[in-house]
Formats: sequence, structure tokens, C-alpha cells
Amino acid sequence: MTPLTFQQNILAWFDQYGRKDLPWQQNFTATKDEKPYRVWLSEIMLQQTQVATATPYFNTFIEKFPDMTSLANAPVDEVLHLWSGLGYYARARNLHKTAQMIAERESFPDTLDELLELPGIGLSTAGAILSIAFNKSQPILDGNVKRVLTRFKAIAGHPSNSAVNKELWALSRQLTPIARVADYTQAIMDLGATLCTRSKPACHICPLKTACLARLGGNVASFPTPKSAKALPIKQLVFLLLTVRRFFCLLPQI
DNA sequence: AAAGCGTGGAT
DNA sequence: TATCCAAGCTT
Repeated sequence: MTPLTFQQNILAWFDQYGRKDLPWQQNFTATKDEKPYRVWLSEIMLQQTQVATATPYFNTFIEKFPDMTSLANAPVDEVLHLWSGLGYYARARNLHKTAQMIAERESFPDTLDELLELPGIGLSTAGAILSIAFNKSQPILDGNVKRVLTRFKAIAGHPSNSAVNKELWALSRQLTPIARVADYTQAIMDLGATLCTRSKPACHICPLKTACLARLGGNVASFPTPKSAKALPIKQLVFLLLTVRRFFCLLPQI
């Protein structure tokens, strides 16, 4: 299956079944930088966090801080308070710091280098912002994409392994289209979140089923390769064995 | 390179 | 109940 076919299959599936009504995908006007603001805010909240968990927090933040300026001008304590319960609190501090940095600018940064300088934005989040908010062709590699790609190409080894990670990035880059990249990025995440799930994936209705190597090999459940059980630390102990010799029994009784 | 960071959901 | 893991980034 060529990259083009891969993209066409995923996009056709997205048009019919993709998620288009998530809170950060709607209810905003075309006001300048309102879209990247929402995409950025949602992407930060969604790091290692499920959609259902992040959603109420996103709605609260949008209500309290409808734009970058209001977030930048808020006391960091208020941001932290509204973040409480979401976890990974460094994200909230970085969010606030980044808001202040971007508020100083003319517009929301739209290049990879600029985005990577901002605290809390790594390669994948930068790719998500560029593709979803600006429709610029840039790959992502989040948990969903890792799951889809390790299965599609039957890539063994835990994704945290640097060689595996590098291979996955190369593959993601190779498969990311030039056109309709915003839809594509959302599509491959939707695929991973709704069909190509960790357990009980719905392979029978997957748009990639005819070429998915894991499925063709009947191996879907073994991808991504589970993290090998951490070797238990080996402790060496010296035992002092005390034995009661018969000889003690011969001592005079007191 | 590997570990730390938070909480809630799924098995 | 215990374990693994989730729209990762930072040090």
C-alpha cells in the first residue's frame, strides 16, 4: 500500500466516521489566532490524558481564558488552581509561561523551530499544532499513531526504544500528506482512539485492514510490543547459619 | 538514555 | 486488587 493509498483510505474513513465535534474543534469564530490557541490548549491538556478527562478542563479554561491575552495576564496561581486534578502540573506552569511568551508576539508561532522553543511543546505537540491549526505538513507521533503504525508495519520492540522510536518517526513522516494534513492528523488519531485500540481493536471495519501486517499475521494483540517486565534487582545476601551442636547438650545443667 | 511527572480508566 | 497505560515533555 503506497503512502497515497494509505492517506486516501484514512481520509475517506475520517470523512465518514471521524470525530468532528470535539470541544476544541468547534464554537470558535475565525478571529485571528483563535484556532491555534484552542488547538495548543487542547494538545497540552491531552498529553498523557484521555479525551474524556481533559474535556471539562478545556471548557473551563476557554470560559475563563477565551484568548491568549487573558491567559497570559492571569495569575499563575489561578491557572494552577483551575488545572488541579488534571495532573502533570508542570504542564500548567509551562502553559502559562508559553502564553506570556506568545502574547508578546504579533501572532501565534507557525514554524517548527519557534514552537519547539516554547516550554511544554515537544516534537509531537508541535506537529499537531502545525498540521491541525495551520494545515502545514508536519508529522506527529503520539500514542495513537504509535499503535497504528506498529501494527500496520508489524514493528516489534517497545516504542520507547530509541531505534524503534526513530523508525516510527520516519514512517510517520513518510505517510504524512501535503494536502488535507489537518484532517489526516485528526484522522489517524481518531483511528487509533476508536478502532485501533489497545485491546479489542475493530480490525474488521478498519480502512487499513487489507494491508495491516499485524492483522495479516494474526498478531494484532502483540503490537505495540509490551514493555518487557523490568528485571527485578538482584540482591546478594550473606546468611550466617547458626547451628546447635550436640556438644552444647553435654554442658552441665545449671 | 532513562527516569520522573499525576490522575483516572480498563483489564 | 494490581498493573498497565493514556493526544509526551523535560532533565
